[in-house]
Parts: sequence; structure tokens; C-alpha cells
Amino acid sequence: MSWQKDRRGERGYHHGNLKEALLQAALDLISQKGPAGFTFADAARMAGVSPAAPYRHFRDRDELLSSIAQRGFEQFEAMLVQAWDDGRPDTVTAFERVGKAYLAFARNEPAFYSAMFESGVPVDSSPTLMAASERAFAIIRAAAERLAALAPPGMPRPPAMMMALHIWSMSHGIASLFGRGDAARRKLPMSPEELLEAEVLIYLRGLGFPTDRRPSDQKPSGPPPVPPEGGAPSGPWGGRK
Amino acid sequence: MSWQKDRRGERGYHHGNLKEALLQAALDLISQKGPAGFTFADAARMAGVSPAAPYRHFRDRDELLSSIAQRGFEQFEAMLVQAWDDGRPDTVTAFERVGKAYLAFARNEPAFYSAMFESGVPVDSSPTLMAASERAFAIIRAAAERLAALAPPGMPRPPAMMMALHIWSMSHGIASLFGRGDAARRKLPMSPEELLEAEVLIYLRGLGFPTDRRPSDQKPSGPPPVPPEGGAPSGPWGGRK
DNA sequence: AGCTCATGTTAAAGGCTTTTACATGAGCTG
DNA sequence: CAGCTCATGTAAAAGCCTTTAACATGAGCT
Repeated sequence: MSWQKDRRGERGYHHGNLKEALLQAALDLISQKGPAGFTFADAARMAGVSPAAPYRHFRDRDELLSSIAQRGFEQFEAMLVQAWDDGRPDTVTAFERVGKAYLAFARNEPAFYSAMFESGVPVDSSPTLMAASERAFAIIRAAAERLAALAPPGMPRPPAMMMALHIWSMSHGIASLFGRGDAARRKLPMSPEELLEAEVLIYLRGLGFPTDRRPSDQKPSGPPPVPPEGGAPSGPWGGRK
Repeated sequence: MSWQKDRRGERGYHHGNLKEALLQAALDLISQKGPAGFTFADAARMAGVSPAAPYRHFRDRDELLSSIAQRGFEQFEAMLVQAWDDGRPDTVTAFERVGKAYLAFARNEPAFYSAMFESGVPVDSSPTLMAASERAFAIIRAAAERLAALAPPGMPRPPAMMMALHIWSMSHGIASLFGRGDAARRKLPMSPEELLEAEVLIYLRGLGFPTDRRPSDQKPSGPPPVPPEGGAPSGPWGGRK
């Protein structure tokens, strides 16, 4: 256990921690030049080893990319868990926090996000990658489950899986099209976050959920399934002035 | 005007139609090996010219990719126009047809779709690309405009631009996550088309649109802003049996 | 001390990209 | 038709990447 070299940069023949160093270097490179611009040789150079060294740790460039995607899904899952916070303080609030977390992840971790969704690495390229992806989605799914249970009585209960897929696709669509800050690709009349929040609110209202902003959990007894008629309800898009 | 060489493969020093041939070759390659696997040299080879020849028609590999993306947006626009069909036979039906067209395009033209959205080519890399992209979106936007005009009275009218962005992100999210058939990446309990249709219906209901499947256009006089209360409305997800 | 195996290095083959200098021939001009 | 000219191809070469094979080092064990 002495490979840490007392934190001094010098190393001998062996790097001691190359795999980690390569992953980190690749992450840096991807965030700078996109997943396409990243090069195996570059990562090796950045880690201070020869171009052939990485092959001791990854079968090829794709496997490195796949590892990064996997790690991305793991961090993604952790972030979603934190955002969901088991539905506190109330289900709807937590649910929307999850959507925002999705956007935040895309914005704050563009390298991971690219590797996960835009690098051309197929999710099923490795079982562990697939598993990591599924664990992340399971969080959204669990949140949808809880939300579905709150569906107003008297209406057919929406399938939680479907809701989860809908929320996922909304978040993913907005994140992919408008998400990353560094290259604000298209002009928007509102922020991605606002756009997503409005979309989710409208969607939930379409399922019959009450959407006046208040923690009205605990008692799914009798909130009106729709906003009061006639009286202009403060819409999800902030009631155009 | 004699470069067609009477359809016989033989050609002299000049190809006669290289630019087109390269675009076509690139398209084929991308649909086979993804936008990352496509190679400038490969395209040249497939067109039967030397590796340097393409540089007479494209500044570099990225410009070729960008050209393909642009062409993709043009075909995309044409397809959306056709799907929208100026809102016939009724606005809601046509609107949903637009969403399905989005998915169909992603599935039937994976090469174009990749080039447009997943190749790393920034939309603003060329003004004409940006313009093509905006023309395509304008169709969705126009459809949303018409739909917004049908919003039931007594409710705040949703901004058409916002609706358009929502629909776009839904379609794009589903297409990106579950869209391409060749590598059915994730398992779904329903088809992408059904998933999108349900999502759009719920969304529209959330905006107060009547969503019983019937061409109830023409007279936006007095359809109830919400489905009849209590009586289980046949939900957009087919009412679980 | 000596073995052994994981981890690096060097060298080399094979591709791709891109540039530069040169070749060809299609269309125009007189 | 001769001849010019310029768009369009080719050839060659530099530089970088990927990947493999053969060899080197040294860390941990016996």
C-alpha cells in the first residue's frame, strides 16, 4: 500500500493509479472537446504514460467510454436519490425536484451526460452499464409510483411506469435540446428549468392532479381534480401579463 | 451537361457528381456504423475517388456532416409539413400526426437523425444549418399556434411557443431514448408511438383541451374544459384492464 | 534471494486527415 | 480548331491515432 508516493508527482516505472487517472483525464477531455474529440492517446499523455499503457486497463477506447458512462449513471442515480429525498417534504415538490436534478446534471456534468447519452455507446454494450442505467431509472420509476398513488380517486389511476417514462422523456428531451450551457444551441423564451416545470405541471394536471403550489399531501381525500372553473387559475406558465 | 456518362460506371478523370455521391455515401455509412464510425476516407473510397478528392467539395469532415444535418432538417421539415397537412382533418388529429411523424423520421432515417442531433455538430455551426433547423421547428410552432387558438375559453390561453417547445421536447425525448429500431436500446411496456400519443393527450388535457377522440374542430364554442367528472373517462393509456 | 505477474515502455503496422504540388480535361474565346 | 483557364482529381507526404507484440521493471510473496 505505498503507491501513493506521498503525494509527490514523481513516479517510477509504475503509475500506481493509472485507471483512475485515465478516467479522470478522459472526463476532462470530453468536457472540453466533446465525446468525439476525446482521444485515447490524449488521455494517456495527460496521465503521463505511453500511448500503449491504457490497454492494460481498458480493452479499447470504447470500453473506457463505457466505463465513464457507467460511472455517470451511478452519479446520476445518487443525484436523483438525493433530489427525490424519499418524497419529502411532499410528493409533488420532490417530484419536480427530480426533474430539475435531471437538467442540473446535464448542465453540470456535460461530460458524463455526453458519455451516457450521446457518445454512441449502446446501453447494452455491457451488463453493468445496463444495470447502472436501470438503477438510475428506477429512482424516477419509484417516484412516479408514489405520485401515481396520489392520483385523485374517481379517475383511472395512471400506470406508474408510463408516468415515469413520460417524465424521463420530457426531462431528456429538454436537456438534450436546450440543456447544456456551454453551447447554448437554441434561443428560448424561458429557461430550460421553467420550461420543464411548466411541462410537468401541465402533464400532472392532465392526469387530474391538483397543481396549485402547496404541500397538500398526506390527505388525498378530496382536492378538486381540476382547477376551479372560470376563475383564471394561475397557470403553470405564470399567467401571461 | 454530359457528365451522366449514360449511366455507365466508367468515368474519366472527373467524377462529374462527386458532391452528391459523397453525401450519399456518407449517409449510407452513418446508417451502418453511426456518425462516429463514419470516415471521410471511407466515403471517398465508396465514391471511387482518392482520399483527397472530397476536400474539393467540403472543407473537412465536419462540413460534410453539417451538410447532411442540413439536408436532414430539410427533409424533416417536408415530412412535418406533410404530416401537419395544414391541420386537416382537424387540428388535434393533425397535431398528433406531427408527433408520430417525428418518431417515424427518427426510425426511418436514423442516419439523418444522428447527423442532426447526435453527431456533435452544433446547430449554429453554419447559418444555413441553423435556418434549416428553424424552418423545421416553425412547422411545429405553427401547429401549436393553431392548437392554442382552440384552447377552451375561460382558461388562460397557453403561449403557443411554449406548447411547441413542449411537444418538441416530448417527441425528441422519446425518439432519442427509445426511438431507433435497429438497436432497441431499452425495453418498453408500449411502443414509442403509443407512449408519445398518451403523453401528448395527457398534456393537452392538462391545458384544458377536450381529448375524447373525435374531430370536434370548427366549433370551439362550448366543449367542457375537462372530462366529465366521476365518470371514468377512457384515459389516454387505454384504461388498464 | 529469487520468482512471477501486473503494469509500463518501445517499436512497428496500418489507417485517417489534411496539405501541397501536380495532372486532366471541360468549357469558353477568338 | 487552337489554346487558355479553372474546377476537379491524383499523388505524395507529414502527423496523429489505434492497436498489437515483444520486452522491461519492480512489487509482493515465498
